[in-house]
Amino acid sequence: MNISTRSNDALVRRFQAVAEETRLRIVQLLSHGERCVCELQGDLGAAQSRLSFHLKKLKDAGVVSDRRVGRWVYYALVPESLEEMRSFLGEVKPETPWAGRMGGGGEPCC
Amino acid sequence: MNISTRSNDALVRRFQAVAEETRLRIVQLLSHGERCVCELQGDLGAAQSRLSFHLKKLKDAGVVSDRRVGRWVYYALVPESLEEMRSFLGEVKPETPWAGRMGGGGEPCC
DNA sequence: TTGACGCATCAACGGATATTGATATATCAT
DNA sequence: ATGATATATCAATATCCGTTGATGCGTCAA
Repeated sequence: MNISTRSNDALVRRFQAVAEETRLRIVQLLSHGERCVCELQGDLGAAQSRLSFHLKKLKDAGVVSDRRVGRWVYYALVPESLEEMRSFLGEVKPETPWAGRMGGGGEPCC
Repeated sequence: MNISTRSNDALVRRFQAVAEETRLRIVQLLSHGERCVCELQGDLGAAQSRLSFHLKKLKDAGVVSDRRVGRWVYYALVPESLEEMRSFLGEVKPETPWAGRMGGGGEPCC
């Protein structure tokens, strides 16, 4: 590996978290406000165990937070995390700067 | 599965594409303009075969496009795809609408 | 036409990830 | 204290994904 292998680990984990059908769905549902697991279960028609697995992934990645209320656990989005991903996709900052490619010419590159 | 299993397939594939260290890096590099594979090889210090594999993933997901020029193939970002992901993370639209949760009370949910 | 170069594809392997069913833990109601 | 409910965790399994080295294919230069 190279210099600038200063890994974007957290960011990658966040994208991974969202990069799955069930979890993407969960994010959509949570965008309306917090929900407890049993509600999500109903909305998604997913087995409890499966749902719990995916919620853990999302939580470990920092995409959602949880809060216990009696026997229920409510999950909610963590806006900062979504914003972080969003801003990556928007600005996409440099690692190693270089001069922009010269006008449409056919110069070799290697 | 449920109603509203109208799968977000394309979107999921795009997030998957970005959800890997090497590919995230590639996106960063391409954000400055198109690059050919051999240039990326230098920047990333990755084996040719490996790089080709990841570029294919990105391309199949619609995140990058390629264009051949002589013996070189130049890859570039597809801005619409990035924008699509971005807007998902921003607005996160409903699938199944429902009334917002009532003021912070402790009502059971199931 | 031959050889070098840039890139893609393939097969094999190992490691990660998702699904399921069973079990554990905590909280509440009786 | 007992049993029911909400959720988490675990073990087993199947599938997917990334890496590597080898090979194939198109393109250019001599």
